[in-house]
Amino acid sequence: MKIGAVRGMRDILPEETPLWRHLEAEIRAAFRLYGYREIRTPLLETAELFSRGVGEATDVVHKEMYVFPDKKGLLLALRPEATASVVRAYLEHGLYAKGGLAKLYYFGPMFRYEKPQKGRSRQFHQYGVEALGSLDPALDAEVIDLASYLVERLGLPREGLFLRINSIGCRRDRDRYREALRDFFEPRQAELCSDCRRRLSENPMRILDCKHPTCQPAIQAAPRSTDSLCGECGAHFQEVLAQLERLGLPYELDHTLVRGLDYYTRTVFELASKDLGAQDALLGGGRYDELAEMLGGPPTPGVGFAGGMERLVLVLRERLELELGRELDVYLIPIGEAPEVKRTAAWILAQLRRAGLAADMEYLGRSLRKATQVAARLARYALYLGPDELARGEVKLKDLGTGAESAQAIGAFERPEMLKRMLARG
RNA sequence: GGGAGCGUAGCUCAAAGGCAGAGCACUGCGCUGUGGCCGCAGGGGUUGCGGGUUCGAGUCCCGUCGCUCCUCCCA
Repeated sequence: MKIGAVRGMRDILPEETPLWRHLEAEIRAAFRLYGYREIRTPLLETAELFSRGVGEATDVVHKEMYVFPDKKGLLLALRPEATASVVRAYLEHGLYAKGGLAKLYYFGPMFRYEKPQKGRSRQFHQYGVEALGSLDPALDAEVIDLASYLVERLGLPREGLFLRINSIGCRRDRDRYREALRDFFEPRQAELCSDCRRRLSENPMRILDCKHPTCQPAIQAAPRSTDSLCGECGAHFQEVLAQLERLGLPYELDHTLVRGLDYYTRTVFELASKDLGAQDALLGGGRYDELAEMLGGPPTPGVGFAGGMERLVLVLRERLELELGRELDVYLIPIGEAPEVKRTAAWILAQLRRAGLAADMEYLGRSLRKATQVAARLARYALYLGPDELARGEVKLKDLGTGAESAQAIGAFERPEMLKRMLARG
């Protein structure tokens, strides 16, 4: 093979697209039930949107983002995530001026320049929701309930799933918390790995994310973000948790959950699966009450989540052996090379399709036996047309389920309703 | 960014320095114009790519590209 796909970019082959379509349909249906409407934003944005929104210092932006200048030298980026884009669109089109809550969902490819591995490629696909315009903790709970309903609806077994949740507070809380972490880890630098010693000055909250065993004792003993919450943020978090309990959604408080995007405030959560490898997060999200301002808009609170399609496919592929069914109604097999036969066959095909029947024809000149085998795999009916049939003005219709054959007048193909009745009878 | 393993037919994999193979899939035939079972036959390959060692390299060495997994980070 001369030219292959770009590293980290995968083809989704016809074998797998039915599963993708199924998942997308279920996800859309769930989003609709919760009152979300679809938004589609460009794959390409100015790089600044993400460096300001997601954060210049985050891995996603400064290490993993595809950035390049366009022909005028403007720095563009392939979106590494969608929340910043959605908020940008919300501000740009003045959706806040329309009043009320904007509940939006999206679907589509995202790009991050990383080492591809299980459950992670450079182009990957996310689905997600964003609820913009309300501070109500009930909305945090609703978004989490939606995530939970979604995985239920998709048939993921509850045992393999766990919901982690935490609150990192508002900006002032986070500033205070960062100081508390610095004060705590500063004298314990010797207990930290080299990465974490660097994080100590750059972004001490990321130390909590570290999986390095040597860091664990210090991390366990570290102050918790929930202890730095102001009164409002503390009350908000308590109400979110109370709502989750009322909804019957089990969760585990994870004080080390801080997430890698700068825009998060207050509630952060993750739904993870034990069936995935190192990349176990199925979906993740939280609140981002300051993002709109960071992008130059009016203060607009928001909460949402994003999930990875590839990871859903990984977890569901075996479990969801879809009854694909045969995708064709009719497979037409012309017999011999006579031009008049082939022309009539082509005409019949066209009529079938216009009558709304999925139909295809044997184009490879395979033996009748082989062609019939292929027909049986693809279609419910086989249609045979050879010189004999043509001379009689007929075709042979074979029900590939029962094996029953009957002769049908070619003229019948001029009337779609006749066709449908013919095939419905079987 | 760091680490480990692997690249041979469309797919899954053999060949432990000496003739590139099997199963599945594909095509034809047994069954002259009709599927599911069975049998027979056939087509398929620059062994990822480039260099090196050797009488001889799929096999050993170096490089490169790619894949997989871990770490990291995240969806």
